[in-house]
This record gives sequence, C-alpha cells and structure tokens, in this order.
Amino acid sequence: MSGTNIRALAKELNLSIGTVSKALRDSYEISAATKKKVLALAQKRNYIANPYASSLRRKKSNTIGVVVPEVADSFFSHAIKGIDSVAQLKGYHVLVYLTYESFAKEQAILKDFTSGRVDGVLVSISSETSDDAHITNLMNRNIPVVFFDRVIHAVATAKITTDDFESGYNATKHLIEQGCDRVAYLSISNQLSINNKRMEGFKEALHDHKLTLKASQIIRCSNNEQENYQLIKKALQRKNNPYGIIASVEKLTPPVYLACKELGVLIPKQLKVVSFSNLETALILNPSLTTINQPAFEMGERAATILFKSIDKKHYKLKNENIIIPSKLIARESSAKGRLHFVQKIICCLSIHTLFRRLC
Amino acid sequence: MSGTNIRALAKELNLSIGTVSKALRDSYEISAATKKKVLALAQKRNYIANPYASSLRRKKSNTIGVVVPEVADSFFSHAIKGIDSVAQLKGYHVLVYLTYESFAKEQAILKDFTSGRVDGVLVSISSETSDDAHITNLMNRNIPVVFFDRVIHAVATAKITTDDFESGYNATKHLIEQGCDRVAYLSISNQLSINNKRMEGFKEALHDHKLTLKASQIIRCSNNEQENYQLIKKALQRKNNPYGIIASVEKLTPPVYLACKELGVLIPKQLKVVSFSNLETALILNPSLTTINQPAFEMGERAATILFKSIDKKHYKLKNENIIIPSKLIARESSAKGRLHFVQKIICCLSIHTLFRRLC
DNA sequence: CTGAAAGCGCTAACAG
DNA sequence: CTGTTAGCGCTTTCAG
Repeated sequence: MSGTNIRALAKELNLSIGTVSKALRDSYEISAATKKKVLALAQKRNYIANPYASSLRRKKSNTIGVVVPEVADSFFSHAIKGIDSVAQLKGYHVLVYLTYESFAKEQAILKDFTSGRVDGVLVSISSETSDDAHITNLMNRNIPVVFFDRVIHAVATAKITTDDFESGYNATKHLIEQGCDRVAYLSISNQLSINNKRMEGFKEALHDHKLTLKASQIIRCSNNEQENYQLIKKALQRKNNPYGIIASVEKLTPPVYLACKELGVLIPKQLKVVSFSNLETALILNPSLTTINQPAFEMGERAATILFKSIDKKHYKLKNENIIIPSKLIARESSAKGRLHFVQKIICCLSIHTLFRRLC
Repeated sequence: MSGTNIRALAKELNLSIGTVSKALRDSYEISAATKKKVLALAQKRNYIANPYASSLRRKKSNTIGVVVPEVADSFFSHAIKGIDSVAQLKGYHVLVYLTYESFAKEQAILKDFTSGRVDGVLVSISSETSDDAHITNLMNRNIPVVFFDRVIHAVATAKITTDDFESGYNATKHLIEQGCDRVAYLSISNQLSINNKRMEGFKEALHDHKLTLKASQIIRCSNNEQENYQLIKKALQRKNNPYGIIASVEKLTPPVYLACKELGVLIPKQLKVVSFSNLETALILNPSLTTINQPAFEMGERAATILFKSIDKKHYKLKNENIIIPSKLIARESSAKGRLHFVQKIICCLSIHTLFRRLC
C-alpha cells in the first residue's frame, strides 16, 4: 500500500523511530543536524506519513466534513470552492457529502461523524430537516459544527448567512418600484429559515407599501421540477395573476422563464422577475435576469475560517453568533420598467423590414 | 472524541474484544445469539467504529479521492453527483480536491495519496498537466486510478470520456449545414486531449465539406476570463470574421454572448453559436443556446463503478480501456438558420406599433 | 539531544 | 463458537 514508513527511515539512518518522528514534526528536542538528515531522506524516499496511524494516535483527522443538499447549483459549488480554498491553506482534507435534500441521509452522515472521522463540520441543512438532535449530538461530543446558508437558529453555534430578510425585502421593493403592485413569492420548504426570512422580507415590503397579501401570492414549490413548473404556470393563468415574481432559489428560475415562454407571457413587459441566483449566465439570459447575488464563495470561506478557529484552539467553543454577509441586487432587464430590453430593441430595429415581410 | 469503543462494549457484555469485533463484522464464526446481543448494545450505545483504527489495521480507507480542476461548472458538479451516488451506495467516503487547473497542485494532491489515504482515485486532469508520473506512480503502488473526461491516453487504465471527436465533428457539421462556411473553434489548453479531439473533429468536418482551415479560425483561449473575452471580440472584428463559433467548454459561452452584445453582433443572424455545455439555463439564454450536452452524471457514475470494481477485487488490474458515452447535440436558436427566434418574434409582433413610435 | 516503550482502537491469526 | 494476542504506523511520555 503505502511506500516507506517511519521504521524504514529510522533503520536507514540508524536512529530510533521516536527521533525520526520528532524530527519530521520539527520538534524542539531534535538537533538541526538530525532534522536535516531525516528530512533529506524522507524527501528522497518520498515518505508521506500514514494519515490513519497518525489520526488514530493523535485523535485528529485533519479532515473536515462538508454536508450539502446539492452540488450542481451555483451557490453550493461556489461555497465549496470557498471552503476548499481555506482547507487547502490549512492542509486539511475535505470530505463532501450530498444529502439530496433528505433528512434521513443527513442524519446518517452526521451520525457517522460521531466516530471521529472529521475534526469539524460545515453544514447547510436539507429542506426536510425538522430536528437538530443530529447536530447538537455532534457538538456535545466536541466536534464543532458551523452552519452556512441553511442554518438552524435554535442551535447555539456560528452561522454564516446572507441578509435573507433584507434581500427578500429589497427584491420585493424593487419589483414594486418597477411598477408591480401584485408580486408573488416562490417559496421552497417552509422548514428552511432562509426561505422564511426571505418571505418575511417580502411580506414586510408589501406591508410598507400598503399592499395587502393574498394567500395566492405565496406559491409553495417543492423538490419536484415538473410540479413546480405546473404551479407557476397555473399562477400565471389565474385571474389575479402576479405582475412580478420572486424566485427564492436559483433552480426556480428556469421554470419561470419556460412557463412564460409557453404561455406567451412577456418578461419584463407582463411579468417582472427577480431571482436569488449566482449564475454567471444571468447576464445572457433572455431577457437578462435581475438577481440577488449571494456571496457564495465568501460565505464558504468565512464558515471554514471560523470552523478552523474552533478546531485549532482545542477547547474554544464556538459562539452562538450570526454572521451576515450581504447579498447584492443586480437589476437587469427581467425587471425593467415596461421597456423592451436592449438586444431586442436592436434586433427589432435592424430587421424591421424583414419583420414586416414576415409577420405583418 | 468518539463515543464508545469496542472495549467498552466487550466489557459491558462480558465478551472479549475479538468476539465483539467479529460479531460487528458479521463473521461466520459467531453465533446468531451473540451477534444479536452485540448489535443491540452497539445500537443502544450509538457505537460507530473508529474509522482510522480500522483503516490502519485493514489497510483500507473506504475512501476515494476525486480530483477535479473546478467544481463551479455544470459538467464537474454533475459528474461529482454521479460519483457520489455510487460511493454512497458502496458506503464509501469521498474526498474532493480542486486543482484550479494547477499541475503543481495536482501533483501534490496525488503525492499525498501515496500515503494510503484513499483506496482509489478518480481524476480529471488540469489543463496544465504535462506529465503522467504522478499518476503512474500511484498506480504502481496498487492504488487504482480512473480518468474521466480529461484523460491521459498514455496511461494504461480505464478512461471514461464522451465522444469528443464526433462531438466536435457534429458541432462543426451542424454549423456548416446551418449556413456557416467560416467557423471558428475556441480552444482551451492544447495539452488536453478533450480539447484536441474536439478540435480534430472540427478540422475533419471542415475538410469533409471542402472548407480550408485558416490559422485564425482556431482561437486559443486561456484560463483568464478577461483575456478570452478580448480574444473573442478581436476575432469577431477581423475582416474574415467567423460566421459560426464553437465553444469547446462551457465557461467560454458567456464571453461569446457578451462580446456579441457589445459589438452588436446578432446571434444567430450574424454569428451562430454551439457550446459544449450542460447548463440548465441553455434553454432560456438570449437566444437559447445550441449545446453539445455531455452525459456528466453518467460519466461520473460509470467512472466510479469501474473504480470500485478494481477496489473490490483486490488485485484486479484495470484494463487499459476507453469507455465512450456519447454526447447529444441539442439544436436551439443560437444556431438557427438565419431566422429570428420565437420569443423575439412574438415581442416584435405584439409591440410593432410601439416599436414604430420608439425606434423608427 | 536521543532512545525505549506504551498504546491509540481495531482486526485477524491462532488456540482452545 | 469464543478468547488471546500480536500488531497496523505513528506519537508521546519518560528515562537516560
């Protein structure tokens, strides 16, 4: 399996195993000369310490666990990059686990962490998660847990989120200011605080603008794509159809656009859209999409940094703190004030005689 | 750190440690009654074996390493999902490492694997990787390596790719058939076989259609977004500008669209675009994007399955095989034959008098 | 400064 | 069927 071990190095150098071990870990007990010899041979023999022997002995894995519901999503993939970037710096290894939004899977994964497999955990809970025992259980065993994005507020630890309430508020305010007096909110699991906070912001903004909220303005989406698509279509066909719509997560954007396409509803003329999304393609959508851009990379980075603070100082208990990194609303054509958007203008303009021939 | 250990269980049951261990691993040597007792107590005490003690002793980590250049990319994130799905089934853990296209990082990561940290490796090489010693070195130590997508053909192991040559050929043929007699290919690193094969397909298609290839039709992109954007813009402004363009990887799509927007080049009227991409938003781009859809999830799944075949049968050497899962060309508006696309038609049609007032 | 020795928690021969 | 025992490879007292 592995190549050389510490015993072989010791024998070759006529040193004891203990001395070699200390030299490799740069112990103050060892003379510079010996260290040099040892390091040189280790290099020559491509020696890498067996991590499992080392972990067993030191009760430290140099590994963190990252638990997320999904990875094929621009938020989570960027967050993972943020996490990875600081883990690499610290020489840590990153175990990634996907829950696919299943609470049972999440529980099973965290239960396994009980074994000491990881020194700390970064988690963004599933949309089905309805209890925090699996988390607190881990924390009680002195394995620090830091939440990012999808948090459980009842658990007393560090939580990195974006300003969900404000973002929901701003998205709604933006749509109202662009002329929508009837805005719908596409909600995902009402177990998730990110969803609920965004929705609270939405409600508050309506209230502040003296708009009353009807039940039909909150559209409960699920994890079923086809179902969501149908729900959105139905909403757009209702008598009191919305003029503006807020997609509370990225994956709800395509069904909105597609429903509009199918129904011939024009964005932004007949429906204005804002989406929580970090997609790089927002800018080149048809029409370009107004987004609430979450600081995904930064959130991952920050969460990891805080986790390592706790891991490094053995008994430094994580404060019960809420770290909020603001999102940015980037206004684009999907919420433009009744205008046609730029490219369409050009196209229409340039080909106006073609159009006549073809369409009129 | 961890909770109970096997010693505590043994003591509580008045059994030897060995017996408990065997019972937990469901050894044939142990009576049903004892197994039941042991399992019951293990459950009650939430016993999870220390993975590192176990790994050390068995020389088996139940962990695989996944090495990719990037995760915020629809191909890689879906491939990781495919890998994860089979790893979960096998009860394996997945260490994810990002190389950020750095060869040095890739080498360092694989060198670490030399320690026995993982039982097998799935790798998609960086665009800078110019040598395979770090891979073969691992294989020589009996750690199986399977490539997916970005492979090194010189290394004798299993490789899962899509039909890159054919895809490049088909993309080009498609553009030619849609009326482009001058097609440009956006190349990334010419170290990568996926790039080169796609490019070979491109060349062959030109050849088969009696089109000659000028050097300027191959645009060498890098990892620098801004640079790529400028390169593309320049190409579009040349005298012999291309009428069709093939983006060999997903991340080159936004700069193409943005360059067109900035220059007022109309897609697909003046430039037709095909991109290697799995983006779910391809359908709602402006205009919707013709893609070569790679079977990302399936490739990851397949690669993992093959890797596990080798891991399971201790000394089953992986065959030097090429497994090719075909991509699909999905024609959309960005390569349409000179027509305006659907939504634009509607918009122009519906608002034709508005247009007159505003634009003419 | 170096060495000897105990042991992390588990597994697997081997004995009974 | 159960128990005993010798390690896996490394770290870390403790002695010298």
